[in-house]
Amino acid sequence: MKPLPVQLASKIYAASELIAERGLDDTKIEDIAEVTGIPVSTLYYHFRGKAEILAFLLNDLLTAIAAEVGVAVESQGTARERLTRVIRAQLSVMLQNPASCRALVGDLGRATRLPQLAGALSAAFYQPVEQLLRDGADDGSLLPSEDTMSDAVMIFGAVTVAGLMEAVVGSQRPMESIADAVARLLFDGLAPRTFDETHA
Amino acid sequence: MKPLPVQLASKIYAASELIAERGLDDTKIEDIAEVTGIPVSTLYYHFRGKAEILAFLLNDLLTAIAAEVGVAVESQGTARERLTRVIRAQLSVMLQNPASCRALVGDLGRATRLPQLAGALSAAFYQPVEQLLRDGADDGSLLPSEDTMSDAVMIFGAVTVAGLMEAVVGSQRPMESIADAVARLLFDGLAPRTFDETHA
DNA sequence: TTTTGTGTTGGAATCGGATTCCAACATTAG
DNA sequence: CTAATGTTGGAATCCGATTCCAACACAAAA
Repeated sequence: MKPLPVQLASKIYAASELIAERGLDDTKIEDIAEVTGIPVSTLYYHFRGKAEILAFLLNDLLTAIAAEVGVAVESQGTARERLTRVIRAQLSVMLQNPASCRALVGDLGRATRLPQLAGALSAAFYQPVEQLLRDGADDGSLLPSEDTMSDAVMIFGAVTVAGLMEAVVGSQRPMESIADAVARLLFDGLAPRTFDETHA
Repeated sequence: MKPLPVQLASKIYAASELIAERGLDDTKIEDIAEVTGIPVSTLYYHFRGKAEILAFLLNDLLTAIAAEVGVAVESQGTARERLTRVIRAQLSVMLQNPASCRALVGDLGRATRLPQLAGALSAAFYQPVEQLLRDGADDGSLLPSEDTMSDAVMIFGAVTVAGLMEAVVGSQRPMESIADAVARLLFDGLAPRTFDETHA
């Protein structure tokens, strides 16, 4: 897939709104042509079909998230601090692209079935978090994880679903507020901080 | 939608495997007819179309989860203990129906766009957890939540994604193991239990 | 500036699959 | 034994995705 001419790239994003709303199936190519202002023929000149249009949009979103998250991971501070930034980064991009996020989740099946996207998904989310969990065990800012993969997945789930809900309901709640709620749950947990309570 | 004759109901489940694998679009009605052994005409006699078949399967899954979760919520013990049982219940049903779970997530968009399912989704997950969070604040077994809705959503995300990953990779990891990992993260959090560490 | 390659575009032609229709037949409740 | 309901095969339709094609715009190269 050659790089899409910028002129078109800028227009194509309008499609994510449509796809997020109705899902890819119920979105006709002609509908996409209409909202984006790109004629059907031109769309087919650049994309193999509907699925590839969605893939383009999602890949773009995931790349953006991966980039922001990457910065957070590489930043200074304890693993815990960096993980906090990662959460903020992810939520930030999600809130800036609510339509793409909804489209992504709505057609998650298709997304994960495209090998290219499955990789991007993993790189954008799990891997960085997994790394931070290991770092945290080293620098003492996080509890050692018994299964970093498993924990990373759960963290991903919590953050993503939290961000998604905001994207769906379209709340104007600021990213910081959501990030704080997520961080509180993930770092401090739900249990009161009494002495024994641990798993005997 | 009249109650599906049991004879068909038992057969139709075979479709979830197919849908989970390919997604609804790439699954032809004829494919469904083939794997289930139910002729196309008969399928159309009972369902409006493909989407309604998926809806039936998902509704069924969600009902099963809601039922199990319901038992856990109503059980004896502190809110924390009951929440633990809720997590186990959800994971248990998910692991017993991996195909349906994958289908659900793969076509989550469609699922949430069907009002009936959106309600079932909410009843099966958020609501019970939200209630437990409130109970936990009362009986002291859980920290008071600043936003039960938000916390419930995150918990849902962590549990679901954890269960989903197992369903996707088809691991044979026992439910208890997964549930313990989830519970550890959610109750104890990631942060070490030093004195100050809280959010200053 | 003529040539050539690449991007644009409208519209016709195809194709595949979903859904609808219909008629014959089976089963079951009354 | 009927009537109502469930089953089923196969034809007929419909719709939208994708493919094809030809005309045209534009820019770099000769």
